[in-house]
Parts: sequence; structure tokens; C-alpha cells
Amino acid sequence: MLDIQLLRSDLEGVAKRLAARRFELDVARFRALEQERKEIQTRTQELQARRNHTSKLIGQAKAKGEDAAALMAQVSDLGDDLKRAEAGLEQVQEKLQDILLGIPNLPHDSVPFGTSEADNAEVRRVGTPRAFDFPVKDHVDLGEGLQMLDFTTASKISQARFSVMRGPLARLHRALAQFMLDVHTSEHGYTETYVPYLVNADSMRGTGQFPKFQDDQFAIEGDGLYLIPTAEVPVTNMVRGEILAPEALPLKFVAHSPCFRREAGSYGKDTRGMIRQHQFDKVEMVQIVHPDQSYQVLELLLGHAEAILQRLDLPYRVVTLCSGDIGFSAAKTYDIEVWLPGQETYREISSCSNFEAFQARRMQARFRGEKGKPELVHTLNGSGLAVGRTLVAVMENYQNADGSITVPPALRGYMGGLERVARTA
RNA sequence: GGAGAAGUGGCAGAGCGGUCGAAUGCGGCGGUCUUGAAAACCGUUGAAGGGCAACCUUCCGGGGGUUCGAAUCCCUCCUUCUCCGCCA
Repeated sequence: MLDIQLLRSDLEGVAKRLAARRFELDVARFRALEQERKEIQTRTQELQARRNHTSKLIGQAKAKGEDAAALMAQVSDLGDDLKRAEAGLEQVQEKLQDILLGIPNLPHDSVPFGTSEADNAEVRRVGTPRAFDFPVKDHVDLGEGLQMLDFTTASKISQARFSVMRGPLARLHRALAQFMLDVHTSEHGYTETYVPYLVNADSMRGTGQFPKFQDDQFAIEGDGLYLIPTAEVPVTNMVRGEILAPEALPLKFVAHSPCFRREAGSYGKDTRGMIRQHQFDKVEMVQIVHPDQSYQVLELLLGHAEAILQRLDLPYRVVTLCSGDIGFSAAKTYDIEVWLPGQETYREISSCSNFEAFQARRMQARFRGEKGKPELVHTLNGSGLAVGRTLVAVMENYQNADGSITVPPALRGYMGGLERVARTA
């Protein structure tokens, strides 16, 4: 959510910056509502002041044992006018709030202008894609060949876009999550957290999923709860409504969780394999920081995610999302894309974003600033990494001619020393 | 699931129809004292919004109601605690 003061003071400027991310702000409507709000608010407050004043006089009169009937008559006809004014004010403020909740974040100055994914700016490439001397398979052929990855059974027990893993491959999936958590907690200073996978609407609103992306979420009918699309939601919302001590910052949390996404509107995309699933695991890093620090922290956070890929020796590149491709709540986002031999392309495996005060304002997450006044914190998060996609990357990059998969050295301790995942039967 | 108790400012904790945005303590900030610090003492200290200066409005778990007037009364929901039941 943007600061309404900013909209009041520089509406045109905000509209211009939002246009860069392909959002059209209805300037005229906002202006009209603000005008209306001002009038109704002034009138309402005048009526309230009159009521308060007269009521106080009634109290004083009664305390002295005087007759207050005249005063009471004076104020009794205020009631209806006041009620109408208050209701009107509430209505306008709700409309303004709705508009505000639907406005995306302003892109940071360092974000390149662009209209689509094609305009994202490559920052660096790390590692060289391996040269294969045999025809490469994608993870689906590899997994099914090993009889350890099964989409048919998954769709029987649930529906499309789910998967079943078995044996060493399931363990490799678990090993990846463990490895990531261990690196982030022991080397990058994050506190491991375990959080609810079902959250309420306030939390969804806090991080920006609601109201705009309600259709993308799985809802538990009747309970007012929603399956989390990322651990970002429960973890970031831990500080919702809090006023933190300045010395508590930065807060660094890491959580491993399943993520649930309806993938509405991506019906034709990535239908094969486990690239795009309704359920996937992710290790998520979240930082709650002082506003002055957030852009330095974004670089650090990105480095923490990259460290995982480096330790697994997977080739990747980093891109800065352009203004047209950046997410709703983010001011700046780096994507990390891992090389997938099966697709001969780089695919997103992590997204690291600075939300500045956008989420903090929705959540009212603050800290006591230098002058003793509460100030909004900045929030950031990054995948570190998407576990399912990392598994895909490991399978495809570490495949052998016989269809087996070499276990990356960094993971062998988590696999009981196993060096190769091969078909057993 | 059943019975009871409670939810007040950063924290603890009074208030239970009128002058209460709210006593008191702790914490925070400023000052006196001190070479410095601690202690002691004095002062100050909630948030949001409107004019943006005086001032005004709103907020005592959320929502609704009664009243000229509600932190205080009523309804409802949520949360926490205690006891019983059930369960991994």
C-alpha cells in the first residue's frame, strides 16, 4: 500500500511512475473521492465536536443538580444528521481504501523500464552449462525412468499439477530442503521458523495477496482460512501490528514450507513435469529491516540464495525484473534463473524482492525510530530456493547416460552417503 | 466439544455511565547532581486523521446496539487462561 499522503501531495507524479509498471491510476476518480472525503469529514467532525461539547455541559449541569432538559433538547436533533454524516464518511473512506489496496508498489529508481519479461536486465551469469556427450533427458523422463516420479498416480489421488515422489528421489527432495535450511541458519544468520500453512485474510492482505490475487489462492470454505502460496505470508505477518524495538532489527527468518497456488490463468503453461505445480516446497528467507538498510540487505539476500546454487554447482544467471514484469508488492526484484538442460534455457528458481514499506504499511509493522516515533519497517524476502525446481535442476544437470543421477557432493551427507540415484529393479 | 475467567498505552496494571485518552509502576526521552557512570530527584512520554498554527476528530480485542453522553451497560464474534472431555 502506498502512503495516501504521497497521493494527496503528488498524484500526477505517482500516476506517472505507476504507468511504468503498466498500472493506470484513475486520477480523476481519486481526486473526486478525496474532495468528497474532505467535505464530509469536516462536516462530520463539526457535528461530533458540537455533540461532545453539549454532552459535557449536560454532565456538568447534572453534577450541580441543575435541570439539563434544555441542553438535551438542543442536542437530540443532532443524532440523525450525525449518523448520516458518519455513514457517508465511512463509505468514502472505504472506497479510498479499496483503491489504495489495489495500487501496486512504485518501482525503485534502479529498476529498468520495460513492458515484459523480455526487457529484464541480466546482471550476471555464474557457472557454465555442462556439455553432454549423450542425448539429455528432461526431469520427467529421468524421474519416470527411475520409477521415482509419478504424475499419473498423483492426478488419481488429487488432480493435475501434483506429483508423487518415491524412494531416493523423495529423499533427495527432502535433502535439498534440509541443506538449504542448514546453510541459511548456520552460515547466513537466519532463525529457523515453523509457521502455519493456513492463514487468515488479514495476513493475506498484509503481504499483498488480497484483495487483488484472491483467485490465485486455495480457500478453506467456512473457516475463513487460506492455504499459503508462500511462507512469506505467515513469516512476514509475524510482525503485523507490532512496534519493534530498534535494536531488534534486522529480523532474519527462514522457513521451509509447502506452497499452494491455484495457477489460475496459466492453464497452458508448463503442463509437463513439476515446474509448475499446485503444491511445491520452498525454503523462504524473510528480513524485517530498518528502512535505511533495505537495499543493502537486498543484495545480501540475493547472495544467500545464490550461495545455495553455487554449493550445488548449478549454473545460473541473475536478472533484474523490469518495471513491467515486477510483482505487485515489490519495489525491486532480482530473479535467479537456473540452467535446465532438458529445456535448454534458464528458468526461475528464486525471486528476491525489496518491498520497502509497502507490506509494512498494510501490516502496520513498525519500529520505534530515532525520534521515538513509530516508523514503518522495510520488508524483504527471497526464495532460498524453490525446492521442487532445485530438484529438477539437480536431476537434469547431474544426469548420466544410463538415466541415473549423480548426487551432488554437498547433499551426500543428507543421503546417507549415497552417490548415485539409480533404478533398483 | 462442555463449564468458568479475562482481553486497557512499549510492558505491567487501575478505572466499571459524564471533567477518562485514561491513575500508578516499569521502560523511553530531557534535565539536576557527578571527572564519568550508577543511584536519587525533577520534568516529559500512546496512535491515526483533518486544518497543518491555535485547535478539532477518532481509537481502551473486532463488529453492532442502548444513551444527550460508553473503556464503563447490552448483543455478537475473535483471542488468551483455568477445569472437564477428546486426540497426535
